[in-house]
Amino acid sequence: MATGRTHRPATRSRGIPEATVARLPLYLRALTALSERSVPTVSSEELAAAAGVNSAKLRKDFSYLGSYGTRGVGYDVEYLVYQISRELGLTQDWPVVIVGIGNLGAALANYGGFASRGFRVAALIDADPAMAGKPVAGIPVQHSDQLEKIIEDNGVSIGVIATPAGAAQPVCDRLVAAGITSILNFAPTVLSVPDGVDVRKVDLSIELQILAFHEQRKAGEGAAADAGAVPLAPKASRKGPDGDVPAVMPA
Amino acid sequence: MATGRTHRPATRSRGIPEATVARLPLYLRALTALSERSVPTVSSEELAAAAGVNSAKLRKDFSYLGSYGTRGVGYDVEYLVYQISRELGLTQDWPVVIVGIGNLGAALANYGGFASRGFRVAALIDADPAMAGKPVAGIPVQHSDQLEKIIEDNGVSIGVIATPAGAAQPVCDRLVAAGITSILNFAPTVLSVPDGVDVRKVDLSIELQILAFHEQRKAGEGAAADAGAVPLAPKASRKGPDGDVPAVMPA
DNA sequence: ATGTCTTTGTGAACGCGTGCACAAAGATGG
DNA sequence: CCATCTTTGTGCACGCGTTCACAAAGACAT
Repeated sequence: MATGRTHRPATRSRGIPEATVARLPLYLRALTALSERSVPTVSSEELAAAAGVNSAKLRKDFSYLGSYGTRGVGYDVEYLVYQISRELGLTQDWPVVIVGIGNLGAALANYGGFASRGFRVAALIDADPAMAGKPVAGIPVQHSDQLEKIIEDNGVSIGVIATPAGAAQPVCDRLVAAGITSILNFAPTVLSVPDGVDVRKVDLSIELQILAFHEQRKAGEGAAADAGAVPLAPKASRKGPDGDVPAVMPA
Repeated sequence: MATGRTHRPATRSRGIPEATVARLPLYLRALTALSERSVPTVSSEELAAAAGVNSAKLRKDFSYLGSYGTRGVGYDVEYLVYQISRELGLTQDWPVVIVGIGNLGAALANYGGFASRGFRVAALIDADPAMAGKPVAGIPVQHSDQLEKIIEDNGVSIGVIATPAGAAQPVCDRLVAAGITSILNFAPTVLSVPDGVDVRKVDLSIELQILAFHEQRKAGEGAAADAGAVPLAPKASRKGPDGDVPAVMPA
């Protein structure tokens, strides 16, 4: 997947491992699809296939939530949907602000996956005065002057940053100061936040780079000889460290 | 972070752990910033801070690539940029197609982070005939009829799927059949692909759900009593499994 | 009621990733 | 040339996550 874990060092919250929490939305999505097809029960094997994971892993994940299955039968779909939703906190209403209404911000505002999961876009915020008042996804964009007021008035605790990299940290600081305690960051920067604030990041180009790495390997090491200009090595003579191209090392 | 690992069971490619590969783009970004400020060398401590990781982890990561540092001094910025770029395969040109030019697809097409890393948007593809010919980010959208031809003519091996969930698997199948071997999937679906094809997924709503989970915990378990309608438990009487709300279990 | 069959829930083993802590390496100054 | 000081590279131990494999539990048929 594209996103990575972030700063929290695998803290297991009330006994539920981080890795499990990260998979719960996956199960929930698969279960919702089954629910819409009015499937009453599902076995761990079937559900695991639908979610793209191992069935043993799925059973262990569910075991952290409690004993919600029936042996010999499987899991009750509706019941499980409710339990996971509750565990994830999706039975609550989560107002969210999106800061930075460029192409990505607009795409996020229009994204249907939020509303269907209890997330409500409370406000769109942008630093460009020309954007102010212009409706995006049916919601008028507000100027960033209003940021603190918007967050306090709506009791927002989750913020989405979709600004350019340079603006991200200042925006982040203001969000945190205004009371935001969870941030989803799309800007390609490392955000520094005080303890108690969660940050998750999504970096589109990082994902592509990881794919490129594997793609390069699949293409075979043989064809890797591009004779382009090569920066000089620092100083000392370098021995090619296993698999390096000798020409890269000008001594 | 937002993305997750995907199907590949932590295969370590030529001795470089997956976890390390996932961090290389992070280091590269930090190094590029230093390079632009003409910083000649950097210590593991400084670079680790800039990348938001532990310095021991960074040194261990680099040790998988080779011995590229100088003790007592640190790492040569330019040299390291080149080595990591080469390791990630970014010294090559990677043509990429984006399928599904909605809000998100358009945002991706406009995203600057791709071009600056050796990725070239070779084509934009959409199923809507009305989109055909319309330029997005300076590139004319082509109809999906042309998909196979585009991929073959341009030697594309990386595809980005930004379609609605329902269209994702058929598109994926066509991409794979046409020769694509790496896919970045933004559609909220599990894609099934043959062996040898890498899939990474980015799911925006999953990230928010994970944040909501932690947010709920931060808010304290005390206030968790929402007395909404609760689906019935399957059949048998259920004992509340440690921390559950008794009222949820109607026997 | 009893037996069979399916499927869950979990104990245990294994492997990967992380972080500590230190020895080796080299730069720098006298 | 030697001493000192900084910073790398890594051996080691620990903990989390994954997977296997199986006993326990319940449904269902007879």
